[in-house]
Amino acid sequence: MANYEEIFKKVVAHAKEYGFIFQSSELYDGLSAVYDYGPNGVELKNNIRKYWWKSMVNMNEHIVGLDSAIFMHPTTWKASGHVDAFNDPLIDNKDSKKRYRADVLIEDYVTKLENKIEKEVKKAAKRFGDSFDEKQFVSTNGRVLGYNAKCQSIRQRFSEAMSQNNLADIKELIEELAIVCPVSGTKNWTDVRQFNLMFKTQMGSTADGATDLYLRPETAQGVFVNFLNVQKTARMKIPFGIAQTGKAFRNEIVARQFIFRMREFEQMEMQFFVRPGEELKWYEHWKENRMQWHLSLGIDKSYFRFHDHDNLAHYANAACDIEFKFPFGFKELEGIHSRTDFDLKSHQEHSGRKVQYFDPEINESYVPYVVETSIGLDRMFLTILSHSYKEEEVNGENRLVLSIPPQLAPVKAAVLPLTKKHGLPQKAREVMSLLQADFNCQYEEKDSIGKRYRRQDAIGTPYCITVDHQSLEDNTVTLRDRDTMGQERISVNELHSTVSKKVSLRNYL
RNA sequence: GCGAGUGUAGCUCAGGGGUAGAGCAUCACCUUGCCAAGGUGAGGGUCGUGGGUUCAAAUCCCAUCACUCGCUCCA
Repeated sequence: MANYEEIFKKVVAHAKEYGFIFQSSELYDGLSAVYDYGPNGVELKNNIRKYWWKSMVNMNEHIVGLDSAIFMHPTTWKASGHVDAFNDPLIDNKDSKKRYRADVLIEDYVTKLENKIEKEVKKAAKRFGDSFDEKQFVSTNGRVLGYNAKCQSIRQRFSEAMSQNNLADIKELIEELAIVCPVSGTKNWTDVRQFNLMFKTQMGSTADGATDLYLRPETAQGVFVNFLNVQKTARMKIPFGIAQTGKAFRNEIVARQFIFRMREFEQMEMQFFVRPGEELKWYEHWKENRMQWHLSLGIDKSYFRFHDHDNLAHYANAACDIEFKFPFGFKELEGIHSRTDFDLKSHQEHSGRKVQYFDPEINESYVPYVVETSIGLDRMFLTILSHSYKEEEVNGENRLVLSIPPQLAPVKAAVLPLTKKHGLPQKAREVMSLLQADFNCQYEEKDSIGKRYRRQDAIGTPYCITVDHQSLEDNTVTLRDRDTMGQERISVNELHSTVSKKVSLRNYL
């Protein structure tokens, strides 16, 4: 196959052409980095979610589910660190096209000044030897005094500007200090802009009575604030987990690569609560467990790898990604984080209520530690879609097939009368009615049989069931396999159980 | 967000100041009947959007939106 970029483009085009994914609001020229799922897309997406949920919740008696609201009390996001940690003032250099955090540029500048002070002090210390008194020197030396005062005034001005949200003054400061871009060496700066990754909205219809709310940037916090509710009502004992799927929203500066990075996306997260000190054991357990889940979908393990985080986020003491080899390279698909007791403890502090678990085994109350698994449903969708897209040559013709794992395929079986005549459609409808309550089926009688097979291949339908003249005589049909294109003739009576063997989720759990 | 490129029918594209074309796809009918593209006919576009220049703009200019690539950010 050609280069990966070409293939990715084809996958994107294919997704639209066959009703998997449309750009949001396309009628109005589209909305950046927001996408809609079409008829086949929603089936596939639902199937992936269901597969995750069943294997995570239903097959695991120590994990229960939750569906918390997108809106949460604003303090939630103070407690989680989202409000403070993601409010960086950014500035671009127009020549190098590099982007910097304005606070970092200024801090670097101040640090340089401080280095100068240190140098002066060291030099003086060498010169005066034992008689050198640093305090005395610093308070009397004009140069050092000047540097010191400057550092202080810069810092003060910066923090004042930040607290007043005065971005123009921060730019002015950068210009006054004549800070240059480390790459281009120029002072050709854009304005300073604030990027907050959370979407803001208001609750309450009158302007003065409205409360500012955020759309949740992750589903996890809904689990944390419900920890005690769930633990008590479901009578869970540590270690146990709470799983949740749902939409999350991030105001990405640049969101691209199709559905890989969207502003509105869906997460499938599980928070596992453990005894303090046991978190790393469980972290390893879930690393392994999640990788196995991915491999259970039949994708070769060379497409996956772990990526351990070196720079840990503010809440974690161990973290890694499971990366998948997308057409545009290895990229994060799922994260496994040991979040310590950061979240529960923080909610305990901000709410003023105890968020603790009494462990009867050790007769102790404690704030549990958390190991989180967090996967993007849309990314999983893209994993399946891009990996299953295949161009094959059959009898000198191109065949486009989506080899989607059968249990995830949007359409499980297509029922096709060989011709539109001689009562074949009637018989086909009969066959259809035997299956459609349990499997998503399609009925098609238009176009030649070969063309219909190819159409089903293109949306990844595992089975095509063809009703021909013999069907009327002996109640048999042919069952065509998507991957081998081989056919076998089977009795209509066996159809349901045969199809079920291959496409039912239960056979893969 | 910055820079470059792109935007004409569902898709792939041609046209290049005088008021829109092809192939494929779609729909109807006929024909064939187990691995796509046989026949006949039909529908579908104010050429991304808004403004300007002009007697006249899809075509030239400006703005804007979206997409692609590079940079940047990413819990």
